[in-house]
Amino acid sequence: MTKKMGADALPLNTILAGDCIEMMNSLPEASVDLIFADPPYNLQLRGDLHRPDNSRVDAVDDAWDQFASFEVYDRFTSAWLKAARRLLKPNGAIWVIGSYHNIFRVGTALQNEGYWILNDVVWRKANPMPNFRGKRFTNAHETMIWASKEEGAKYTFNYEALKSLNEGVQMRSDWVLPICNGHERLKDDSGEKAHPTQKPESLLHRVLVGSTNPGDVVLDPFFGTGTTGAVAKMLGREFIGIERDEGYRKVAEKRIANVRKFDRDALQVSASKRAEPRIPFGQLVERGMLRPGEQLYSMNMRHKAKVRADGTLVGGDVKGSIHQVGAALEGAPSCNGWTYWCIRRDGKTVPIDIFRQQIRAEMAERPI
Amino acid sequence: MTKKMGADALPLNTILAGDCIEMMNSLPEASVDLIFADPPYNLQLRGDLHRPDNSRVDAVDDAWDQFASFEVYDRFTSAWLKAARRLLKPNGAIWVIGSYHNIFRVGTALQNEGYWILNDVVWRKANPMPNFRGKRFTNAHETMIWASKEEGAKYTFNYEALKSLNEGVQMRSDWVLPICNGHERLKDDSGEKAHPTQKPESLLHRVLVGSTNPGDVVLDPFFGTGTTGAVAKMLGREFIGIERDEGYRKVAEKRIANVRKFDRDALQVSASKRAEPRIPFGQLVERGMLRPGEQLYSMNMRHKAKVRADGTLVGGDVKGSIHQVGAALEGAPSCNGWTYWCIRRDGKTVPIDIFRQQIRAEMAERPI
DNA sequence: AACCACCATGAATCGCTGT
DNA sequence: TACAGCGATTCATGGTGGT
Repeated sequence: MTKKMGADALPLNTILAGDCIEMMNSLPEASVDLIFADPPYNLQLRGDLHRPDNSRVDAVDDAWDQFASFEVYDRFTSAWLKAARRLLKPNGAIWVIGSYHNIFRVGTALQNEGYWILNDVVWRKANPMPNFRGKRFTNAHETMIWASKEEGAKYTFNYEALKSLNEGVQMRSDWVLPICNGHERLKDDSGEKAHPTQKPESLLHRVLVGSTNPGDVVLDPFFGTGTTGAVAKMLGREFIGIERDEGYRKVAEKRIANVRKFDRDALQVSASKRAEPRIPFGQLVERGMLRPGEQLYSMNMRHKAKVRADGTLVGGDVKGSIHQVGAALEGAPSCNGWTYWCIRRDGKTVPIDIFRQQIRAEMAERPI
Repeated sequence: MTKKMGADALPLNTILAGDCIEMMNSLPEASVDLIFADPPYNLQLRGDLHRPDNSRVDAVDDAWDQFASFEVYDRFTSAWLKAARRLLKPNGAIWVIGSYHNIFRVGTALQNEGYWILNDVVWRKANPMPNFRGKRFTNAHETMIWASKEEGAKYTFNYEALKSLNEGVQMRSDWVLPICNGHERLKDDSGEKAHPTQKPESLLHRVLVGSTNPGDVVLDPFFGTGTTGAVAKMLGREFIGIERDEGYRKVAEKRIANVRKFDRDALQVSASKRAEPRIPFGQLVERGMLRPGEQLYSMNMRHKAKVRADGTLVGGDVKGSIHQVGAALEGAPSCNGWTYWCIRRDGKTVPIDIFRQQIRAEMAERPI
């Protein structure tokens, strides 16, 4: 790892050991092009959580995620954001990632410190952890805030590169990417995950391609196991990491040493598989294409069923999905409800599948 | 529109004219089940925005949407959230929708006022307006925050209904729904859109099916053209709207008058098993479905236990309920004995839960 | 080699009711 | 109000080990 330290020179491609606020304040002002920050989320978890198979969820219970109150968290957030802003060049920018536990505090602090929000970007996880108790929505996304140093500042935005990454369509504010697992997930010597919240390289790839140029200096004040540094090196950007945990630093050093610049595989990971879009029948009801209470008729006209507000059917004394009710009424092991159930429109009998085709056609015009 | 006003009675299915904070404070406390709020966005657009072909984009530039500073906006936000919280029943909940311009302030204020965030939900727009200048990401989503009145409060969550709406997979925190246009988009007399930020009915359908029950009272303090009221009426919920703009109120009145409520049985929604009547295991023994001394086998066939006359089990040297013995033998923190224990019938292995289902079916025919 | 069954796991603010 | 007992609850992915 190169270490250039001189009067006003930056410690490029180095991981600095220590508290991020102190370390940032020791660096020269207006010297960094981009900051990517993944601060503690302040999760406030209570007891243990078990999966339905009784295995225990390995939660984030590390000391670095514990704060006494919102007030303490807010002070911490404002302090590191202030130090970060001092480091940014006038046309620099910042990305911060978080979840609903902390991201509203972070966004407020960003605005209060004078940053100018450019977009919030949603990372839609292709494979999130489910909600095991069925008490809330699956927590399937995290939020990133992208902001410039101040209102009116110029900032780097590689519009065409992002468009290319997105199959020729303008990049949107929601990114579907898988979470970090498999071989990319770093393990410690005992085979356990080295860091509880390692971010996928595909995410950083899109951030750095979109908002930096080759040779730019990228700083990450919560470096962890160094995803930002690894991707920066691949893409020919300079990085500075700050991390106070020695274990994480060691893993990151080793990881980054093994990275080759311009690794083409990185481009491959960034695109998540796009499956044939699945249209839930319930969406026809939500979108008003079918009305709750409306009659459906079986293709052979032998059976009827009524649509309910939650997208299930009632036919005779059978309740369930369009497929379940069709199968039950026909005494068949399975049934494709989309082609089995029909509606009457203008005296004609039409399968409900026409609505699904309509939605798919809309989606094809403007892909996911 | 019905108007029932009395001592402590609620003005159900009415649009109240006036300032939302004053009007909320005039209503009785702890009287509302759900609040849905779409507050002004504080967009701070500088000058007009033009498409590449120079046609003007009709941005949100109404006077009510301008705020002098974040401080003023924060005061306003805290004030209406406080008034709203007073109105909520102890087990009530709130939804607030916004974009990056205001949602971070709103989320922070929610937490500061004592609400407890349950999820943030991203409305992923299927057909957003592109970013014409190519200087940022297409702003393709809005954020909703769902919160209960305080930590530990119960709240309504129709898990099974939402799962049905989503083709049998639990509902995630990212919802893909189209924006409101076409016939659903209300026009004023001159053919212009009646409201700049009319929300789609599909969005409210999912919110109300998921977090209210029929007959619940839903309040919308920024009623606009009344999407909340229209969908509440369809779904057999009661609404209260507050709107200070007379033009919006008139459009909303007319709109809601034309809405038909769905059939009562169409509003029945897939129920959770938690709502089913509780059957003591001992009843199976009393009714002779299982005989004292009969052998039960664990689902994985690794353990056996014997039924006793009082409805407890003996397995190895463990005695207790079907759940306790199952948990002890598996070394698990808990166990559902109904699905864990099986009997042999005609060479097949069947969970004892079939007996419970049988009893429940009898009870449905002849309710107690 | 190809395929399949099985298992492990991921930033999680994850009960309710009767005594 | 604290405590104990009942019993409800998961999706996508990737690795491993066997046929």
